[in-house]
Amino acid sequence: MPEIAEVETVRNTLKQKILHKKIKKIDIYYDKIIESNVDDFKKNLINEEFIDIKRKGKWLIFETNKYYLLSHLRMEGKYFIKDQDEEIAKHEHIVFTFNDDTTLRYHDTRKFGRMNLIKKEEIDKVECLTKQGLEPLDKDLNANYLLDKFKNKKLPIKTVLLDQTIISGLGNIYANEVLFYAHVNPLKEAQKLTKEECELIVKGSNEIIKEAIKMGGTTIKSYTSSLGVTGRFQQKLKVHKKEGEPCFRCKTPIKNIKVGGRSTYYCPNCQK
DNA sequence: AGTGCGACCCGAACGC
DNA sequence: TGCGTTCGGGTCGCAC
Repeated sequence: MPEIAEVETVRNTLKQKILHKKIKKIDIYYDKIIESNVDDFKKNLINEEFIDIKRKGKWLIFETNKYYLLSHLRMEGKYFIKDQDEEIAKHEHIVFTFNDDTTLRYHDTRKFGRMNLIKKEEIDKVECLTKQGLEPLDKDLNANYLLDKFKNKKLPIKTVLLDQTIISGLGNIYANEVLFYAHVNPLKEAQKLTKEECELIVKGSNEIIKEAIKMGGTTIKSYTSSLGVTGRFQQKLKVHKKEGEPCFRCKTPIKNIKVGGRSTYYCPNCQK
């Protein structure tokens, strides 16, 4: 489940592997990953090269001279670098072949990921990017920003933290961890959070994401011919998937409930 | 407008 | 052992 830290790690890793190589072929084995026109996708990217990889929230942005290729990994999307002659593995849906006979392969067991090819001049009009809120590490993310965004929101804070238009890049795991850090009950109405709680949410998301990016950076699995990226921040988790285990702080058993249909873990004693 | 929920997927975990 | 069923996870789109 790639969240912002893993997307950042993928970005950094791929940048060292695929920039400035001419794309000579694109094979697409599952069309629905690509939201824009599939024929145009191939036609427009062939003979181009990726000149940079950027990121906004959980979106990866591959830059060419004329286009941006937007890629969202959703839950299980991964990229691998392999030689051209290696067999296509199960769940490899999109394969870019470069002129040096290496390939960039998009692998996604659940087929939930999405790609979108847009002309560069359209970048300011693409809603999936323009609607993103501030990132956890953005210095403009502060308690007043959150108080304003939480105003009139009757939804549980846990649900609101997953809203990418408020904080961009927090997923289910981090939302659980941030609320534990901030001592906030996941069911509390967002509009009822105090300034102090918002400050803790800012501090918590900042520290947790920073740590996760650091972990992501140390857990890249490299192979001679392929490269996958997985995060190991699970070692640092305090509540996520810890149902029944004693709370890190007070030893009370961690609870698991559904909030807005999403599994939510918290300490009933620390997060009243 | 804000909110709630099913759909999209498929492997793992579970029940029998 | 081998079936069938349930669940999860991010985001979108539709219904209310």
